[in-house]
Amino acid sequence: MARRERSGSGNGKARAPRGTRVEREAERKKTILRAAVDVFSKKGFHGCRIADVAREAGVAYGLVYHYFKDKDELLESVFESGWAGFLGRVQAEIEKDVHLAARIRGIVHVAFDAYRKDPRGVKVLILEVGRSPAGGAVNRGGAFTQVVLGAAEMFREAQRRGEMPSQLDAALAAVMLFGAIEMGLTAFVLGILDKRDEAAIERARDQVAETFLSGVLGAGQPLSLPEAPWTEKSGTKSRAERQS
Amino acid sequence: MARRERSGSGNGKARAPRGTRVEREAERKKTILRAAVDVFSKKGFHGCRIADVAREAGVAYGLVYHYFKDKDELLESVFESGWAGFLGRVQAEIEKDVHLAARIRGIVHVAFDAYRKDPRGVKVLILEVGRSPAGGAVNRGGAFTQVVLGAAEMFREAQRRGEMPSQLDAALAAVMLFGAIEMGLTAFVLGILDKRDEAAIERARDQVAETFLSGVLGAGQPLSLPEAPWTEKSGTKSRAERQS
Amino acid sequence: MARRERSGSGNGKARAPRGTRVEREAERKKTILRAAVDVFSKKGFHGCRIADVAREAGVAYGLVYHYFKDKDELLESVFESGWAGFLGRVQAEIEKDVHLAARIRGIVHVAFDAYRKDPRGVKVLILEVGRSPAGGAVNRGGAFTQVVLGAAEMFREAQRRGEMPSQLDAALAAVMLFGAIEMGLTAFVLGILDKRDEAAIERARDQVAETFLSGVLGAGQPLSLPEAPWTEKSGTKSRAERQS
Amino acid sequence: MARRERSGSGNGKARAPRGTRVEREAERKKTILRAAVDVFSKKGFHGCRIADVAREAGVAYGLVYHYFKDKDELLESVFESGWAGFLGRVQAEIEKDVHLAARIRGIVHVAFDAYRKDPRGVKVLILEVGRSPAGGAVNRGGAFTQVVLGAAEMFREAQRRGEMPSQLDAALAAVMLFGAIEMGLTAFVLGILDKRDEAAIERARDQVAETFLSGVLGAGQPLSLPEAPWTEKSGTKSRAERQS
DNA sequence: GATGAATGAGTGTTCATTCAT
DNA sequence: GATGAATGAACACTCATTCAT
Repeated sequence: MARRERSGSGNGKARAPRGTRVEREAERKKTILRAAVDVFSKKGFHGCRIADVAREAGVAYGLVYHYFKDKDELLESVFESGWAGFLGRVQAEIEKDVHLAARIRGIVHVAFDAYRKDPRGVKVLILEVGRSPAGGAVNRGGAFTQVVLGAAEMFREAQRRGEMPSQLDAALAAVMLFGAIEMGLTAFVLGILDKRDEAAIERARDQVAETFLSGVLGAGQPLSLPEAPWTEKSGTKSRAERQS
Repeated sequence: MARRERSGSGNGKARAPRGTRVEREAERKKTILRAAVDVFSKKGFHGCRIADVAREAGVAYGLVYHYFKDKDELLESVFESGWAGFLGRVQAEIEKDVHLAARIRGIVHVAFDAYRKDPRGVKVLILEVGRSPAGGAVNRGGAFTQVVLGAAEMFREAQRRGEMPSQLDAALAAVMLFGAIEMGLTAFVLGILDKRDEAAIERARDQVAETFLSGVLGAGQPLSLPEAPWTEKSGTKSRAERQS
Repeated sequence: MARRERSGSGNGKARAPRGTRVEREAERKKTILRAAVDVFSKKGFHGCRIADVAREAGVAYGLVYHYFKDKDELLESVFESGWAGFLGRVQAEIEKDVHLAARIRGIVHVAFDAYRKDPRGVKVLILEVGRSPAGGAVNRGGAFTQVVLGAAEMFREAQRRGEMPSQLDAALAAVMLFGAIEMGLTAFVLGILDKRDEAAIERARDQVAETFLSGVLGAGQPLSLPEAPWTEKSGTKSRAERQS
Repeated sequence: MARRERSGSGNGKARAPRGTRVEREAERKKTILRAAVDVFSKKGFHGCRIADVAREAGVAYGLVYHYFKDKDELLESVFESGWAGFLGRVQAEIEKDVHLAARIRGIVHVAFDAYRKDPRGVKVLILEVGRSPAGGAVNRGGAFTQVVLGAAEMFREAQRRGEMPSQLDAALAAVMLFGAIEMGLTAFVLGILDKRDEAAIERARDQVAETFLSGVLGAGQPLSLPEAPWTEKSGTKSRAERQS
C-alpha cells in the first residue's frame, strides 16, 4: 500500500533484473508465507519451527523476522492471506441479492473451489483455525464468527422474505451450514473420501449444498416420519424442566 | 494385603469404596485425568504443561509420571476416557435396529447430552481431537474414522431398506451428520449460541436432528427450487468451466 | 558378628523356618549387595537405578533404603564387601615374610583368583573403582592407595634385603605391579583375551608375575640393548635440573 | 559476503586469523571443547552438566547445542580430540621400523609427554575412558582395543625377528605395556607420586620403559630365582587339568 | 537487506529419597 | 520389616528471538 517508488538513482552498476526492491520484497514475503502454509499443513502450527519455514522458503533463518514480528504474526498473516480471502468471498456470496438457495450454493461452491485450488491451505485452516484456545495467536475466531453471524443474518432475512420456514433458528442454520461444509472437506483431508478424485469433490460439493438446502427449506414440512418426538415435546418439556 | 473390611454401617445404599490401596490409586489416576481434561480445555494440548496438570490435580509433579508414561500417553488417556466412551455410545445408537430417523436422533442426542454433562470434555474433544497433524499423540483419527465409516454403513443399510433415497452418497451423509453436530456444539463453545441456556441447547439438538433428517430424507424430492443448476448440470458444466 | 540369638519365645504359631530374624536380615542384605554388584557390572554405577537393584534382588523398592542409607552407601558397601576382602588378601601377601618373588607371585595369584571366582565383581572394581572424581562416593582411593603404599614399602624392604636392585623407585615398582595386574585383567574384561578360557587366565597370571619379576629383578643389569638413551642421560639430566 | 579484508599491517610474522566468521566459529568450538575437558576432569562425565561446560567456556547455554548435537557427542568429541591424537601418535611409534626396544621407549615417551603437556586431558582419559559400560557414549573401547591389538602385532613381529623371546604371549605383553603406562600415570593422578616434580615424571617414564623392557626381553632367561613354581608346572599342569 | 551465530527461558523427563500403610 | 506410592529437585534439550556482521 505504502508504495515507495525509488527508481534507479543513477546506480549504473549491477541492478537487480526484474522488479523494484519493493516488489522483490513483497515477493519474498509471499514466498515465506507460502512456505509457512506448507509447513503448517504438514506439522501444524505448534509442531513447526521457524527454522522449518525458513528452510522450506529457502531463505535465511533470521530473514523471517524481517518480515514478521514473531511466530504469531506469521500465523496471523497466514490466516489473513488465506482465510480472509476465503471469508471475503463467502461474505460476497452472502450479500448477493438472490434467492437463498442460490446464495447457499454459492457459499458451498466458494469453499470447495478453495479446496480444489489449495488443499494445503484449506487443510491448515481446517486443522488449525479456531483450535487455538490459548487465544492470542490465531484470532480467527473473530473473523469466522463474523461470517457466521453474517450468514445468520442472511437466513433471518430469507425467513422474512419467506424463502425459508421460520421455525429453524437462523443462527443454528448458519452454524450447520459451515459444519456441513467443514466436515465435507474434512472427509477429504482425513482420507475418508478420495481427495484425488476430482469428480468426487464436485459430487460432494453439490450434495452438501442440496442436502443442506433440502433440510433447511423442508424444515417446515415435517415429513411424516415414524415418531419425531422432540419436534413438539422437547421444547415444552425442557422449558418445564428448566425450573431446577 | 492389608484388607480393611469396613462393612456398611447400616448404610444400605452406596458404600464408600475408599480404603483399599488399589481403589485409591484408581481414584488418583482419575483425578489426574480429570485435571488434564480441565487444563487441556483451558489451554489446549500444546499450551499445557505437566506442571499445570499436577497443580490442578493437587498432586506432586512426578506423580503424573507414575501413572502415565509421558505427556502423549496422558493425552491419549484423556481421549480414550472421554472420546472412547462417547464413540461407544454413538456406535450403540448406530447399531440399534430401528428406523434411520430414530438412529439419527439417537446419535444427536448422545452428542448433545455429552455436552450437557461435560462441556469441558467436549470442548477438548472438539478443539483438539483430530487436529494433531503431528500424528502420534492423538490417535483419535482412527477411532473417529471408524465411527464415521460405521455411520456410512448405517446410511447404506437404510438405503437398501428404502428408508432413505439412494442418491445421496452414504459416506458423505455420515460426514455431514457429524459436521452438523460438531458445528452445532461449536456454536456453544465459541459463544455464538448461549451455552448457559439449557433450553437453547435442547432446541439446537432437536433442530440439528430434524433439519439433517429433513435434508437427507428429502434428498430425493428436489423441491421446486428456483434454479438448482448443479443437481444435473454440475458435473458437465464445471468440467467445461475448468478451461480457465 | 553381633549375633543376637532370640530363639522362639513361646510363639507357638507360625515361625519363620530357617534362621533367626537377624540372620534372615543379613541374608537380605547380602542379596541386595549381590544384586548391586550385578547391576553395577552391567550398567556402571551412574547408569543404574535403585529400582534396578531392587528388581534384580527381587525385593521391594523401598527395602533397599532399609539396609542402606543411600545410593552412595550402597556403592561403598559393594566395595567394602568386595574390594576390602581383596585388598586384605593382598595385604596379607605383602606382609608375608618370604622372598620378594614369592610375595609378588602371591599378590598376582590373589588378583587372578579373585577374577576367576567373581568376574562380575572384579569388573565392577576395575571399571568403577577410582573413577569417581566427584569424590564422595567411592572412597576407594584411600584403601587402594594404602595398599599401593604398602606394596611400595615391601619393595623398599626388599631393596634393603638385597632381593632387588635399588635403582628402581619402590613406589613406581608398586604402581607398575598393580598396573600390570589391572591391565592383565582388563584384557579379559574388554575381550582382548578370551575370558572363557580358564587356561588362558592361568597363563596370563603366570606370565604377568614372571615378566614383572624379570623386569624388576633384572633392572640392575641393563641388558645390552641397542641404544638405551634415557637410562643415563635423562635420569642424570633431570636430577641435575631438579635444583630449580 | 561482507568480506572484510584486513591484510596484515606490516605484521610479518603471525597473523591473527581472527576475523573470518568461519575461523571464529572453529575457535568457539575449540573453546567449548577445552571447557568440556576441564569440567570433565573435575567432575567426571556423569557429574558434569552442560551448564557447567557453558559457564566454563563463557558462552551461552544453548550455544553448546549449536556445536554439538548432545552431551554424548560432546563427550565423543572430547575423546576424539584428545584420545585420537594420542592413539595416533602411539600407533606411529608402533609402526616405526626400528628395534622393539626403541619402539617401546617411543610409546612410553609419547604417553608421558602427553601427560606433561596436558595433565587434565590425560586425567580425563584415564579416569573416564573405557569406563563407560553403558556403551554408546565413549566408544573409546574400539580405538583403544585397536591400538592394543596393534601393539600385540608389534610384539609378534619382534618375536619373529628374534628381538624378543617367544615365550611371552604377544597380546599379554601389549596389555601389560599399557597397564604399566596407565598405572604409572595414575600414580601421579592419584597423588602417589608428586605431579609437580617434573624430574619425577621423567624418571618414572624411563623406569617404566626400562623395567618393562627388562621384563619382556629377559623373559627367556628365568633368572635363578628362589622357587619359580609356576614357570614350568602351572602351564603344563593347567593344560592337563583343562580336560574337565 | 540478508545471514546465521548467540542467547536463555521454558519444559519434559528422570530418579533418589521419603513416608504412609 | 516390607511395600510401592508420593515427592520434587535436577538436568538435558528445544526453539523463539535477538544481534553483530
